Amino acid sequence: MSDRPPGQPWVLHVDLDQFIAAVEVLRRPELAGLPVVVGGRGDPTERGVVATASYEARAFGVGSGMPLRVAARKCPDAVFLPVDKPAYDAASVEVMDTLRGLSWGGVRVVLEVLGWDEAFLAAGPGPGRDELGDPRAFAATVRDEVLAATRLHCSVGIGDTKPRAKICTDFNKPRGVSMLTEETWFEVMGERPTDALWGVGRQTSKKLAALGIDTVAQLATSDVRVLAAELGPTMGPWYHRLGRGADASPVDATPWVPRAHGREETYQEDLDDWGRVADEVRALTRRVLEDIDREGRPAARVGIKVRYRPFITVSRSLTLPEPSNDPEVLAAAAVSLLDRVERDRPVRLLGVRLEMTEPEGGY
DNA sequence: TCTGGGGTCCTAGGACCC
DNA sequence: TCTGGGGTCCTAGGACCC
Repeated sequence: MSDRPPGQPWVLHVDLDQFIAAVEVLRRPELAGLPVVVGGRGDPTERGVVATASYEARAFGVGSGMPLRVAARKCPDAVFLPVDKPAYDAASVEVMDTLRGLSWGGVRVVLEVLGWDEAFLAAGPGPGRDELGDPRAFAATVRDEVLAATRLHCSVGIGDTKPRAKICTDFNKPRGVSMLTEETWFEVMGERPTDALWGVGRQTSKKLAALGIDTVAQLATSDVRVLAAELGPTMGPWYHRLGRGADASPVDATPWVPRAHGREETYQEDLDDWGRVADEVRALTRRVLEDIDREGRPAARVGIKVRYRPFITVSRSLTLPEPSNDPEVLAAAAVSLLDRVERDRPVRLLGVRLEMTEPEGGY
């Protein structure tokens, strides 16, 4: 298998700098230069976590995923704001439209959106390395165009594969351009811990360490059969390739088709009334149904998630006898799953998930 | 630290069938 | 009776990402 995407000499990874906080500062210029923390409902005494912190807040040790209460302790003077999804959706569309409109080597770029604030970008089919010139020059153009169109700053990673481009974006944040290729991979990444890789988290790095694999270079030179046996037939070989930064998958502009939608809620106070729990599950189901109705496909499977105090999470799911978008059928199915969980502890979170039928023609 | 909410994909075991 | 061998579907849970 090839190490690089065929026909795409360069892969760029574009990542907006502190995106959510930046969007908030744009519409509230008086917040510029202040520590800003966006998360939950914006009340740091509530249950919730930090979605994004501005660089000023990060200087106090506040980071994504941190409980809001902890963030408030570390940075009591920060401005706390609620998450405003529609605002970020709109800003994201502006950014992605700007990127999609760019040309490189005389042809329109290919854009693969990864989330609100990230995308891979490659030259469209045709031009080779020579026609594309120095990718750093194009990366600077990307940065300038995004700033001009949206007033948002971004960083760009340049690689010859997606993982290489993705990893190096962080090397020069904010407002930076970095490059990482097959030639420089081991020099830059070889001695780093395995969890520096995109796709290797804490659990996997722990499993790898138990196999005597601590660094990226050790992962790259490990025995792929051992990885397959210990980590699975698909994941094992994939981690092995990741150790080299290899990935032949091309940047792909095919629009994303969602497989499922879900809604979940952490309650400010734990629930111990199971009549109330059933009511909440019904309400969540109605909200998810609105989401999948927008997709125009019925639900084929229904799942619930229950998180008990202190933090024990279970899930239950079932396949419907036939796909449905009937609110009564789906609510009854979701509530029926509650019969399969213990009722002996208070509940801090409930979630409902609807998996849709495959679209005609597949994904 | 006392741990959100939205997702995706993989794995493993059991059921069931031929 | 020390005991097939696949294949596929269903389910629960794990891991990861933004």
